Amino acid sequence: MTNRLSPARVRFAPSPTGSIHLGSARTALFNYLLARQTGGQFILRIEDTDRKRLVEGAEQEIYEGLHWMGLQWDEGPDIGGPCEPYRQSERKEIYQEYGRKLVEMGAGYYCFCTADRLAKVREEQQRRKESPHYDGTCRLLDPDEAAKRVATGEKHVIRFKMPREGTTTVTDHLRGDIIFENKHLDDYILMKSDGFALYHLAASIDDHLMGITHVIRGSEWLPTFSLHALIHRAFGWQEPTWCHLSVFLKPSGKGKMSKRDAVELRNDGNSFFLKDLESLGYLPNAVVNWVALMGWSFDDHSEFFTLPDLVEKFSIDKLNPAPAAINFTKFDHFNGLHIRSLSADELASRLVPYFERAGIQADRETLVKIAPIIRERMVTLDEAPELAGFFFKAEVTPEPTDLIAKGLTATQSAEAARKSYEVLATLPEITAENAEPPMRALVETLGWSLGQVFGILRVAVTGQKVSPPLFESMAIIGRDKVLARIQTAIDLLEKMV
RNA sequence: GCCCCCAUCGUCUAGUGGCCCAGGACGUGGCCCUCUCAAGGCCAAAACGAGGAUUCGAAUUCCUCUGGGGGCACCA
Repeated sequence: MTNRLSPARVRFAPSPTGSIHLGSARTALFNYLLARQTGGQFILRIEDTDRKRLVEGAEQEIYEGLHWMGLQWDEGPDIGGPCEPYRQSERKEIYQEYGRKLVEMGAGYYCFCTADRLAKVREEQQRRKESPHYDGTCRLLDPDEAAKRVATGEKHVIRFKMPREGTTTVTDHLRGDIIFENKHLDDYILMKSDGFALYHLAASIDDHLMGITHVIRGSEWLPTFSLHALIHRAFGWQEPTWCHLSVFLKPSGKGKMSKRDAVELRNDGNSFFLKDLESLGYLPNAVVNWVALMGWSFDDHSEFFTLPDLVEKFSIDKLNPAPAAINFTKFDHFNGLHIRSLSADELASRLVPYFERAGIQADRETLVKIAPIIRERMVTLDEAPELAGFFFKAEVTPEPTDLIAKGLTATQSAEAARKSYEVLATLPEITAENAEPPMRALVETLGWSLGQVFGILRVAVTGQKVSPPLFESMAIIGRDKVLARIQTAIDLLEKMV
């Protein structure tokens, strides 16, 4: 396709502090889409400057989640790239250098206040109903004096020297100009006393050094947006295009997703976490499709999109700043849509692990045959074993009472089964085409309804009251097994007479 | 408490001054199809938060209010 947009360099920058959830999955997706459609680069950067919050295995989980969604990055900690390293914990010296520079330029200053004192100040302010902020004690220190204290090894942080007066205007691509009163802004800490940069500094430096053209991130960054812009401006760097995505609200629409909500969701058979979605039976394309349409839309009627569709159609100009309540019912709908869009072959492959997990030996050949007849009967893939397990079992065990058709007696039901057996037994092979017409004729002469007779057979052959189409199912199961199962049913019915 | 953002059917959304007594989708109800269950088709109910202002004309622009959300850490 033709594209007038210049190549975008974007980054997805999660911190490895927990499981990757749908909100960050969407952020990653939008970044990826912009990169791919403009022929730019999608960079994965791990923001692990907070050593205390690291979670073992979280980084690996990020890789797996992104891969599962089908989002491949062009540069990252695992594959390297021209702006290495891509793990912020390995970029400590870079941040320190820029931190020093900030102080030298007079845009930042050393602060020696202890965490204890800060906590007390905050407490005091809150008691007085003031908004918590740094009181500016060290801002007044003589810079040379402060530098000397730092040289002697005194514990310190670096703070940003926020302008005290006037306003700062920043531009968000979806919201336009946002004006902050500088007097409401705080002298944020940029560099911790352990020598690690805080997010604000580290991200700004990295975004600049890595040549990021578009920062697409969550709206939780809106309150500190001015700080980030100001850091860029202090260094004289060009600002990227900023896009702040709305948050996902819990299904009720009341508040954003919390840990508690996440647990509740899981109890309901849903999950907010990417890693759970595969085993719950969701297709990556469905996740991508669903999540893309929360906060973005193409036009007034298109809803079905695959990843390549989205690469072509996505646009940051159509991003919606309003928060969106997550809707799992619609997720199910999209999953069904994507399941039905799969070829028999693809669906069969997708189904293999679910049968395995259910302890059912499902051969590929049969799986390909049943795929077309169970395709429109599933909402999630994990339903397949329950729906189609009978294809793979040596015998089924119907509930005897289910064999008695509604409106018929056990005797009548047994007769229907016997007569059906006779008709089917005359066939050298059962196919949907050759079995259905004579069976319909039989039902006609019997004088009962299709639903009654076919219902008996359905339970007899599949062991279930609900199943894929009867004769297609019989064809796949095979004549001998079908007859054996009907015989078993007849025996069962006769015992109830 | 302070700062920032947001505001169309229950939910996701289209809509950028007249094409809108507001369109699509999920869900809901009904009908059709039908061997069960689905899928599919058709139909229906369902929204511009309130008040001002601008304009010949406002869902669309501006203001106020209300409501919702986010943030206020040596977390990200």
